[in-house]
Amino acid sequence: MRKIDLTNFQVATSETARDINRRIVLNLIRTHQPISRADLARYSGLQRSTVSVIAEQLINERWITEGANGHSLRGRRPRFLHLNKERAGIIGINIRPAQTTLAFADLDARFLAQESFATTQDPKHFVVELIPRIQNLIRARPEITCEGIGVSLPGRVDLGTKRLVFAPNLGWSDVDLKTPIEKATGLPVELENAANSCALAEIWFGRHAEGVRNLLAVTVSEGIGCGLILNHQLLQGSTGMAGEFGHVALVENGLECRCGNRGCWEVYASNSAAARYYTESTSRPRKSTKGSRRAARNVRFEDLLRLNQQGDAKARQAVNRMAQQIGRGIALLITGLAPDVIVVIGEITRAWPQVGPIIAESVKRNSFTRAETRIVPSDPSSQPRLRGTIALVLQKHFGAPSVA
Amino acid sequence: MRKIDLTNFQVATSETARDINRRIVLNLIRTHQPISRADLARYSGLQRSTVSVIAEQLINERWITEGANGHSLRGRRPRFLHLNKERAGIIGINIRPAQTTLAFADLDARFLAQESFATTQDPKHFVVELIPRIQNLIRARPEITCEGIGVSLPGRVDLGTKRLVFAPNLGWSDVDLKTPIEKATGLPVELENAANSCALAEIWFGRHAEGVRNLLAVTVSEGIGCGLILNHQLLQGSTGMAGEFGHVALVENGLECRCGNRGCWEVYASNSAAARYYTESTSRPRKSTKGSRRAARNVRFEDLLRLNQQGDAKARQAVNRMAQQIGRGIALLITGLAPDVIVVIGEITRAWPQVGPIIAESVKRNSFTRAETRIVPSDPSSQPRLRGTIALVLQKHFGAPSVA
DNA sequence: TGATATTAGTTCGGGCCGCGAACTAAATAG
DNA sequence: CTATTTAGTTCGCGGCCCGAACTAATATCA
Repeated sequence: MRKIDLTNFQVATSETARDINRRIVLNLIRTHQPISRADLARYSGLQRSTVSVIAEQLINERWITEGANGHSLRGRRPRFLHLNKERAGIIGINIRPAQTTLAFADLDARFLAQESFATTQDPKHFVVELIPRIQNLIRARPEITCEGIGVSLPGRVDLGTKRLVFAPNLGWSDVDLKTPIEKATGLPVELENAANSCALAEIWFGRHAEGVRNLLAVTVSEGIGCGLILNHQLLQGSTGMAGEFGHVALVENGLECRCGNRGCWEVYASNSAAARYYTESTSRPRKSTKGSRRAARNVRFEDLLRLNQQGDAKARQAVNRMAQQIGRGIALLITGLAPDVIVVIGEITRAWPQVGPIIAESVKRNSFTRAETRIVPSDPSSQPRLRGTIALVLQKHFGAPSVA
Repeated sequence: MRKIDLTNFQVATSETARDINRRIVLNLIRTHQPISRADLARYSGLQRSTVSVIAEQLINERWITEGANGHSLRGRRPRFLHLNKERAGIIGINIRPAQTTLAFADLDARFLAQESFATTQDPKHFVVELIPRIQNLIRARPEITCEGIGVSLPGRVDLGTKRLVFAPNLGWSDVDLKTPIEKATGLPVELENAANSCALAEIWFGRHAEGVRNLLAVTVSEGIGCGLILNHQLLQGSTGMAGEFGHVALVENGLECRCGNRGCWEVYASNSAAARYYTESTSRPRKSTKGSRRAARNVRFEDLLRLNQQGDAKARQAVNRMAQQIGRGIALLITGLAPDVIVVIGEITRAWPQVGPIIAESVKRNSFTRAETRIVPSDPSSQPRLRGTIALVLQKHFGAPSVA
């Protein structure tokens, strides 16, 4: 049960009931389509008459369409309702240090067009390069009107100002991306941290059991990020900083992390960590950690994974060690938050048959809990970072109404 | 923004708007009393006419009372509305390994009567002893009708069956407390973990800034518990297991914990840990940790705190070491969850002028975050464990309506 | 002292909404 | 061809909020 926030609440008007029921019906259609009005009434508990009125409204507003007739053993045939996935287009932008991807998606979060370009160093140049690409993408699909733009970032966005506070991997700090893009396109722009985007993608479009209430997205790349969906809702935390479990200290007085502290999870479980393990085990069997850390950059994680696949013992060992450390952090998350699902995202998932069991074993050994948390790899082809940006915009229409 | 849970939602009826606005008004009265209808309209944004109707309804149902007239510089004087704190009584029960406290509280969570007794070993005997005490408490206040019973437990409650799954410190497992108490009293019983109760007590009755969205309650006693209020809502987690951060491993291959794992936070930061630190430093300056751990039981934390107060250097050192370790865990919580407030609960808060700065320093050294989390001690006189049980029952009337 | 201004609170008609009974539409079984 | 069954619509009712108009009570000021 939630407590009412008396500093930020919404009273109910005579239209509130409709808003609530409309959203419920719209969501039922999205997830159960094609579906008849009669079934909507059965699923929702609303009267058939009410469902009819709501459906009529949704048809008029082009959110849904009436399709073919269904079949029934007896009686009049139902008329199927479908989500009109062309009702609105959404631009998704995934900014990563090396390259930026932008895509035009429909309401099913299917990408109708997609392109990438190298992320430029300077944020101002970046925006100048980005904007015409957005405009082209919109112009290329004149039949679908674009509703909004979602942006996924490797950094943190201030909850109040919506400015990018810092993004170490990009080398940007205190950048306003929202205003220039909104000005140039006239569309609302939503910004979100990459791990949070992934979490949203998984809860909105992922293939999980129904009724998943708590889901964590753990992104493993150069660092480790964590998007937390708790009680069906993204946790942003004070000033938007929630989810930095990658910088939780797992080793007392451990190796130094780029965040300034020591022994952070991501120092031991990220792609860079595996590269370091590998370099340590090959080039200099017994040297100071300082030296080997400097050498770590020489091996790309891509190559390490390939070597691992090819049966290279030392590569395999490095990957396994990384998996074992991923498990330690996941054990912490399970112990503390007891989620229903943890989705692991990143290149490492390509070796899931190998690393999955190691992670599971490490979790089992390091956690105390009776929670039944499933740990699953994300489907990399689903492009969670990018797809999450679609969810970001979609939420406005399909999310729970803000009430009380 | 929340996602609608299609496995468990509530459609809106014509009465939903009233339910929502009623709860808003009731909460405004609770927190701003005495308050006039006109001010309620101003604060809520509802029309004066609507507020009047709702107020009339609340008066008829005895939730509020009309009191004296207020003053205004010009114009007709407002008629003040007050929460009728005698509208309903609530029984709160705080079960701890040594003793159980039960109290009769009004809607302001003020305890009108309170008593304690030794917690018996056998849960069945315990219930037999408890029930007549509850009945006496109810009978002693015939003018206030009791609405429900809240119970705080040092253990975990299954979300579905509401049975106590396990409580290591009590030595109980798989106990049904709810059914026998409900049968004997005819009142609804709500069970909750002790740390969760504390978190509820703080968010409902604590003196924190308005609009606190994320609050963590960290209970430090023989073990460490953690109650999480995130997005204004208690996180229970899958099977009710969320919040076991006390059993997160802070030390790799550390000391064994009663949970079966090694290096758990509570092994280093609980009252028992401080006792161990003290025994280690006095009786056997250089012995195996195994031996000293066995000796730890000889010092009670109460005595340690007294010695510390009296200036005993070794006691002081033990307490400081405990504080430093508390800080490590809190740093983890801040890094990962970025709450607005962390409330520390337990005997240790009696030495807050001493330990507060140590905890703050340890947090600063161990965390990477830009969140601005305040770390405050709970007021022990507020009896958070017990008061949380009141919140547990209160929530039904004052919590946000379940909608969509 | 009485008119005026100001604030509090009430009354009432209008519009939105969901409910549910009655009705129409369309299909199958026999 | 009729009875039965299921889908979907129509319509009156009651609950609710809004907002304009109204009453109540008080202070200011001529």
